[in-house]
Amino acid sequence: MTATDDESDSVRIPLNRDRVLGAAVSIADSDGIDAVTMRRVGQELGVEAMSLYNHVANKDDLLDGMVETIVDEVIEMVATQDPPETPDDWKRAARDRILSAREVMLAHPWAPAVIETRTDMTPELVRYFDGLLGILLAGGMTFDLGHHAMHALGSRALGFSQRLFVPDDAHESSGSEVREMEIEFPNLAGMLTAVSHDGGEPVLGWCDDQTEFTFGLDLILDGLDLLRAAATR
Amino acid sequence: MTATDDESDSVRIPLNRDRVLGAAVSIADSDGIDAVTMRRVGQELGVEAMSLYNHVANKDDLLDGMVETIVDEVIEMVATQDPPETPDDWKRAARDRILSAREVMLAHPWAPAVIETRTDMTPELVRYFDGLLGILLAGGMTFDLGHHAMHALGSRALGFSQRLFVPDDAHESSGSEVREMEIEFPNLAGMLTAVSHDGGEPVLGWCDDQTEFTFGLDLILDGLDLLRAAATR
DNA sequence: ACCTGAACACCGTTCAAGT
DNA sequence: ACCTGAACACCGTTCAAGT
Repeated sequence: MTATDDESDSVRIPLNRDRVLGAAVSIADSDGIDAVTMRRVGQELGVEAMSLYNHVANKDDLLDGMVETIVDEVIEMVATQDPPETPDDWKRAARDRILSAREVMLAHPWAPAVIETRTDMTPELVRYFDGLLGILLAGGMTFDLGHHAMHALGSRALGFSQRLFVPDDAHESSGSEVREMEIEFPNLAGMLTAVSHDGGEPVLGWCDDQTEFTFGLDLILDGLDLLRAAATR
Repeated sequence: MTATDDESDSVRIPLNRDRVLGAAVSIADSDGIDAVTMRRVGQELGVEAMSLYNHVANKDDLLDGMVETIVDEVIEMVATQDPPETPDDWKRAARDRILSAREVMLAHPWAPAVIETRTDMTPELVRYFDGLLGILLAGGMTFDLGHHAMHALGSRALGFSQRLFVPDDAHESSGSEVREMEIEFPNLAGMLTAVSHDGGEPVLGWCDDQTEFTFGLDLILDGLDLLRAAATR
């Protein structure tokens, strides 16, 4: 073995799976998931697209790996958090975990959609859910209630929920459009004018995502806590 | 105008937007959303792919139209249902509406994923949400609570929720794998053995989707009802 | 063992040409 | 006004060939 064979001395860093996944994640972060093509990932690494196939099986495997990377980030972030100290502390612990996951998802806006398309659970995903379920069980939930709880949380467990009211930024609502909306959609029109007093403009898309996320999360956690208390009492 | 110019007498049905959307929906229903390509839709209609551009602006517009079609189906189904008779009846009415939407989504399994990718609200989607919000308001919710409620329901309002525990049908869990899982994922392993007594096998994917959906839905509706009652009391 | 170049079978979409 | 054929710029992926 010569000095030039030593990896640490070599100038060109050898390609490996992690570097491929890292490049893909960074492209998705900056340019969106559609920009993640095999050719583009290769280009980012100074290599032809075909070389990637030595480190990932195919595009699907690349996407699996990207999810893996993001969930690892969540797991690492969550590892430092306090476990529930008493059974009654379960809600706080679950809430902290889920809000941390949400922070990671906000940093990788493409991740939720990709996670949803994955047909297989990655081991990292299973590990995260196992930890969250552990908190529910520590709160005194039965296996059965814990199971229902995981389903009820759904994707909220990972810090995201699909928002159907998407902001329509380009849409400036003129006076006549508002009038028109009042006739066709009276309830939404009323809601928009009633709730938009606090600094926002009367358009769809004015909602505070963080507020709405925690409202929905607490609604579910509070409901689960009632069921838990009823069963353990 | 001659007899052959008359549309009703003509043997070849003229192409139009609705026929294009109908063909696309039927392809997606039978072969999945990935099978919906411009060439395939054209083929189904006995026409070249390029002809479709006379009736839809592009692929994105085609997908918008497909969503339009499915949401119309929901709206039609929901039109026959009883509105809430008393304020206290709001929960029943909302529940019925959402479970009807769910039936439509189950008939078009590709629809939820496509709906989530749409950036703009279609008018049909707005109409559906306006109707649902109307039920909440009829129950005596404030605009503010109604607004939170719509967000808390999220995609459940349209009858679907993203299931993160996807069934892994191909995965037969051998004895050694179960043993391995018990070490790495003790909580999930415990849950699976505890809850799977009722006829199912101890694998991910044994869950009754309908049961879990209604559990989560009722959890949210019950929580909202408490908030509503507290505010109107 | 890893990387490359050329090629293949697909996409969505354009454009000039037909009727 | 509507449809077509050929073409273009992209995809993911294969395969034989290089080192």
